[in-house]
Amino acid sequence: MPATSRPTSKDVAHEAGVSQSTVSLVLGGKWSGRISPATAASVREAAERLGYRPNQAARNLRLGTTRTVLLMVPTLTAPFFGPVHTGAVRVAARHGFGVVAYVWPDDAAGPAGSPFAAPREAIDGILASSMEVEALAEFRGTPAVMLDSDPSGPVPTVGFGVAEGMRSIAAHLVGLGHRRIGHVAAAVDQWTFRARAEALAAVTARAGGTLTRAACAIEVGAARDAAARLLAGPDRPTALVCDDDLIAAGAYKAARALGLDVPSDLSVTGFDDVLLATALEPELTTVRLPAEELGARGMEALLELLDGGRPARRVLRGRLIVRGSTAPPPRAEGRVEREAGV
Amino acid sequence: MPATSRPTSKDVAHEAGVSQSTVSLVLGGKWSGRISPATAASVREAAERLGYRPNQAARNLRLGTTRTVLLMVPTLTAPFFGPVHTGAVRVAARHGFGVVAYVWPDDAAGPAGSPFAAPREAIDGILASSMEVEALAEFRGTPAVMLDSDPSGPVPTVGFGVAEGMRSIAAHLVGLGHRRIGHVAAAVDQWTFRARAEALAAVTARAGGTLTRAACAIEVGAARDAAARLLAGPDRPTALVCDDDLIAAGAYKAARALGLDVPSDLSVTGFDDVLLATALEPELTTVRLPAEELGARGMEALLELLDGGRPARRVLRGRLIVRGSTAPPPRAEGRVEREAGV
DNA sequence: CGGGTGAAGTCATACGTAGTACTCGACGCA
DNA sequence: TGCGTCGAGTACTACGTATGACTTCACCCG
Repeated sequence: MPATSRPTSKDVAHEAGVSQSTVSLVLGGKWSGRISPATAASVREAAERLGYRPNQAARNLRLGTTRTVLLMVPTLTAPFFGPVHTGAVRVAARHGFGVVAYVWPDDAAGPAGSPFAAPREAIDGILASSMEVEALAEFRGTPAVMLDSDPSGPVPTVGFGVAEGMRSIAAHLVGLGHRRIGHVAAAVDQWTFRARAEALAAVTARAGGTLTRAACAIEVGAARDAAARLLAGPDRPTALVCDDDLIAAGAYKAARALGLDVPSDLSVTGFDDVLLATALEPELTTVRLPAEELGARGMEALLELLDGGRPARRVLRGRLIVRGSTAPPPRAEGRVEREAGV
Repeated sequence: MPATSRPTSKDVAHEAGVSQSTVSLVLGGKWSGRISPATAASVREAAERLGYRPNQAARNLRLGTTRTVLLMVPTLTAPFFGPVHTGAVRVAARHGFGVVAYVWPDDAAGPAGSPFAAPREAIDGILASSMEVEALAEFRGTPAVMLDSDPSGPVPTVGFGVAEGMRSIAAHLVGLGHRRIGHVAAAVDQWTFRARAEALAAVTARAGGTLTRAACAIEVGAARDAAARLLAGPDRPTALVCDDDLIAAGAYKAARALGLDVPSDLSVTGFDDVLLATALEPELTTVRLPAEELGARGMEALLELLDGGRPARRVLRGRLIVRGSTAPPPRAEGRVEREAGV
């Protein structure tokens, strides 16, 4: 129970000497031609004087809306989703919406029955990041927008051009002369990773290269082991393409354990360009995904949807950021110049 | 507007052939001795059949409560606060509370007037992480708990033993033989950093060592520059104590730029033990702060407060994690053994 | 002078729930 | 038989807002 009981519209009405209806009309902005400017001004002044704030619960009940959106993310511990949340909150707040973040629990296949029981009663819409559409099953009927997910599904999406991003990485490596490429893939069955894998395979094949692959959890230790497996094989890759910056950090460790220098012995690339990418040594060549903008655009799309509109699909482009972790392969026969853009 | 209008308690009443009051009493659990078990069962069954969920807005209005808590964090982009959020959400959900995260905007001194306008109307309480008590000024009257903040203030706190953590780091370095210590400090005027600085100074002084200090934003580039300043001085420190793992990453960069090896030429320590700590090479000696538990305990305290209780102060202990970034100083005269605990 | 018109407000109600005050009938006891 | 009591359930209201239906009054025009 809130300590001080706040003034209501009735109090404001009394203070201004009008009826509660008038207060509601004035403060709701619906008074053109119904309330005289003078009265409106005095109501506003009274509200100001009393520090009146409308009671949200009452509005929600009356309007049948909650002005609250659920943001579903797999985790907030990994570095990628914080900015997504921030972007979403920023846009939502501008429209008077709150954001409740729902974090996928580690130990459950879905939200049902978990200690995270999503507050499904009190939300108007859902913004679901990096998950499959099945995750929304129990919310059927609630307007939703998915982020970085399969755009061919039944739910509107806002995504990254991940395939394009991966192609730019692959082209960069091929351009440096790499032909034996290892893919340290995230062992997560999501559209975004499937798309990356396909794009990498396509470019590698077109360049006449060979591609080997090992999958791992998105976690440094697991990534190190997966990378080590690839590097231990017969035709050792000269470049490791990682699905994620975190995975790249694991690849660095594997390389170091084998005495391989990055980038002169082994090129490594990441994906996302999270904070980690510049903390590593050498700094990581990666694709920058504008995570905060993803959250912002996604929220915009959702708000359009809640407004009854049909949001246009948005695709945000990733951008290749070339740093110090890529170089021509040892004894390279390919071209050597470094490209700075996509 | 939600697509399908959901069943209300009135619908359930009709379905079960009783009155709405009865439904409310049964589902509210307040029916002992008022409603017969048989009727109660049939109400429950009807509710189940219709998939009834109480309307939150109506409950909130009726009960004068929102079952929503505001979590204020400086950022969700930095790696530390994601887990705090997760822990808070986990506990809140267990008690039927939702959590709205409010992220301090970059460009404003406080929440007022920012695009992040906090939904101050619709919350029962506040959990504020790592900020000064003044930040709560405009929420005066709302129950609040502060995390990792000055415990001598007027607001209940749940915190870390940061001083103790810093002492364990300092003792570790002193034990290895270090006497010239540099402190790469966060240029943030918060209790938690002031406490760290004091603890470090105390231990260093007691050991007869010298302490130099440079402050920087919590950001890799700025940290690198600050560390470089310390390392360029006359009596170069043999160890850099960083206020934060992120800052330690910057220290690594400064060392590498000077051709100094970590740890044989220079020991480096961090604070927090975020994911980054094990991604770095060598892995970082740091103090592990249980961030998720901080969020969880903080939320517990807040819920106690909302219940009318007076939450006991909780202090979570940090733990020294010795990894590969610390070693005896070059030409060490000190003891050499490595300690594994606090 | 009567009726129409438009401006300026007010009345009354509904949203869905929780819970207090009430009703109703059956039963026990004197 | 009459009264108190208890068990089982219902009627009704309040929470604070938004808004469609209504009132009131001044003014204008024929």
